[in-house]
Amino acid sequence: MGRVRNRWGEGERLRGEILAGASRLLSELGGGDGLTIRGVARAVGIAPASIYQHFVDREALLRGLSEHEFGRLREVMRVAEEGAGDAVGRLRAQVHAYCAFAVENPGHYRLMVGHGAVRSGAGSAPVGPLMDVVAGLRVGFERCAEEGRASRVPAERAAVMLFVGAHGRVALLHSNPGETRPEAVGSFVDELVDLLLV
Amino acid sequence: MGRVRNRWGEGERLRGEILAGASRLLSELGGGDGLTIRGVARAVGIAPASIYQHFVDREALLRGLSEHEFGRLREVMRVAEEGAGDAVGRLRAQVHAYCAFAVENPGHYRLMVGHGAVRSGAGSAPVGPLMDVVAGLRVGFERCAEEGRASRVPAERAAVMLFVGAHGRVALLHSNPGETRPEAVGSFVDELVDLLLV
DNA sequence: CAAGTACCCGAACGAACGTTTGGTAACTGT
DNA sequence: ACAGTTACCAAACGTTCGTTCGGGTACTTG
Repeated sequence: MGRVRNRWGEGERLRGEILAGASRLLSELGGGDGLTIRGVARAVGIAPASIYQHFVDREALLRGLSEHEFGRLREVMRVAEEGAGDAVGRLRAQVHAYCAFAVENPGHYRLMVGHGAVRSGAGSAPVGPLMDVVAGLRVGFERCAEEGRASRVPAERAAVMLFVGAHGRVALLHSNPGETRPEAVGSFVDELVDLLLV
Repeated sequence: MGRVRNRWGEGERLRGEILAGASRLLSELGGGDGLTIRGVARAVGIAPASIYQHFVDREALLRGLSEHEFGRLREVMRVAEEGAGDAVGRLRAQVHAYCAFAVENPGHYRLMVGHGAVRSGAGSAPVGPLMDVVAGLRVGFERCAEEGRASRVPAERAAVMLFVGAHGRVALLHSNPGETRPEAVGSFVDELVDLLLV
């Protein structure tokens, strides 16, 4: 092993390398199911046992990885939205960024949606990272309404429909690679936005 | 084992029992990933080796099971459609039957959509069992148009949108059980139909 | 320089898996 | 009765997995 050992306060650095290695593996594998402790250890170049210094078990690694990637997704969507012009453009930018992330990172996406992305919150209302995405879309629809382009259904429902549509389209592409060109996802969500806005 | 051996011409009977056992297992497991040769053998009450008389390997078993279940889905959708009245009712009945099947059979559904349900056909047009479902929905929209309730987008696109929406909603319910009540799927697709029809 | 400690690993355990091999028992046609 | 065929299985092989245990190595501190 050409690996250099971390210094005293830098034990946390291996944690980052483990997450990065797992992330790399996730790009090659289809999803979290194929992600093994031993595989991650091989990818990072460490012993399987070393992973247990930073994650108590496989589930904890998957949870940590999911949270890590949700951070990336939020950032990508935020940047995309800021770069757009009017309200409709910002809404489109949000959902396009979401789809692009999902299309380019099938393994990450599958892990994220399948791993506690939506929990049952207070009053049985769903909460979680994915619901934050829906909330962002709802704000987008509300801004559109203020600029004169109302949605055919209440903003909340429009946001859910757009999100569910995007998720469904992406999921179909992932489970049937080669079914269509990835760009078809973008035009699908564009159609959906057109349908939702009056 | 109290298992009685099949008679001469009845070797094919075990094939059916294997598929039935695998189907039962699929209801308990989340999807095809957890379906093992040994597990199926245990469920049916036979030796693992006996499965290889009817399926050359694990992949073949999964393929056979997927085809078997697509037959069931088609039948359920056909019956539901026949029992409905006007064109809109028949369209709704189709998609409701689809969702009900998916909600009640999470394991089967995941296996079906993830296992060659859409293949690249001639001219890069997607074909496969799932596309048959879309075709059925398109006919439904066309019938609605003939009865005076046209869709806001061409029937082909409306069918795709409805299908993708239903798939997305079901997939979300499956990856996050307890997120909402299963009945929410039905009302979601109803909303979607209302949005699509003028 | 000695003690302490943060960091990491080699080796092993037990369990599960897909698949192959070499059968045995039951039944049928002659 | 006997050969041939069908239907099924016990046992094993080799692999991979998650996880644990008992250290060892190199750095910091006193």
